Amino acid sequence: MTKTRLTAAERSEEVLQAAVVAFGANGYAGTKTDEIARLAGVSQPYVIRLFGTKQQLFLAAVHRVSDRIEDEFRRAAEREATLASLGESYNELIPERELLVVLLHGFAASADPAIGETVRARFGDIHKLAGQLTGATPEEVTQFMATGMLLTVMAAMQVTGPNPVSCHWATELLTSLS
Amino acid sequence: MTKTRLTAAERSEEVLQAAVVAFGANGYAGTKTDEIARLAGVSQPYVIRLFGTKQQLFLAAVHRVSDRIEDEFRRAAEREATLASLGESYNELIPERELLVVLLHGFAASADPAIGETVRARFGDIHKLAGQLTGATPEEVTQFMATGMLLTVMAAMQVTGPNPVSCHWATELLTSLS
DNA sequence: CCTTGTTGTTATCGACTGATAACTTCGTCT
DNA sequence: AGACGAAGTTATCAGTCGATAACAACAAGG
Repeated sequence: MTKTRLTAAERSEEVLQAAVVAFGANGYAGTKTDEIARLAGVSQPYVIRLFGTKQQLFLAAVHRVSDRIEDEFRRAAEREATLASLGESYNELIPERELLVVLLHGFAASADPAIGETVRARFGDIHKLAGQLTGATPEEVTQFMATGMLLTVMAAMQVTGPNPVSCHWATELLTSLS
Repeated sequence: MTKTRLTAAERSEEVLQAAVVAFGANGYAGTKTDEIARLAGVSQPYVIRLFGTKQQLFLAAVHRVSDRIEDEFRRAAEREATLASLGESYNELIPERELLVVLLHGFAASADPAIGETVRARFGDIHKLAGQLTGATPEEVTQFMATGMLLTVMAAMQVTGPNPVSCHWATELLTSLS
């Protein structure tokens, strides 16, 4: 239990982590700021004061997971600069289901102009980065992104990650990917 | 303008079509039943009475688009029983952006048990159907589903379909798919 | 023509939810 | 010590939103 006071920056970090979990579970519109507050162990109004608005907090969560994915890709490329290597690193991200699913929720919430603009930009960044790090052909990178989207959708449906819902087609898909 | 009275079944059909559009634009939690009502030209309480609950209406929308996709696949397979043929039919579905995006919103809303169960079942059906219609290998079908998810996510981000947001990476992805 | 069942509406509730304001508590520096 | 700034809370509002209930209008059969 965190009893001590933290600086605004430190507390914002805790709130942001809670936001990633909560938004990952229930999406932008489906998540209440109060849920995030309880997860972070602070009051709901304080969450708002730290981030200004629910939307800005969501955008911060999108940036956080995008950064995280890009970092993981860079790390993987240092070991071996191939799409297969990046793919492995993506697989290792799956256990933290909420992480990837936050991005999916961002895609889904693209009707909101600010969110749409942000997720289009970050998706483009990731796509570009995958190409730059590996030097793969556009076709290969596209295939890579497609597989990533399939895995992300499966994570959202809870057939991968921790406590997966057992599903006959899911195991078939996963085996044919490896 | 529909002035005449319709049977409950006919009106339900109109409401359901409106629901597909509205849910496709803003997702489950993000769509208000009143929006759907206005789109369908009826009052909000009537929408509720026709479908019982917002959730049931959403589930009906998910079933509707899944049926539509499966029909399109079957029709495509009658012409030519290959994944490429099904892929073309999927591409023809993209102009009706909301159609595919409703499914994505269903995946995203899988935290709701009823919705999760439904979309897992329908996704599994589509996957199985693609395999049965074409006789392709599991690996090929998986690749096909992955590409479908990429296209669906791009539709959600509004870089495909009508009035696409112009986006450098989107054109690159699309050209490398064809 | 009038009764009856179905279609559809208006009125309204009750719970929720993001955001604001005002207040309080803690740490730190002099 | 005490005062000042930053951290965090409680109280509360104003607007929403799904759902219920009660009523109204229309069509068809007798």
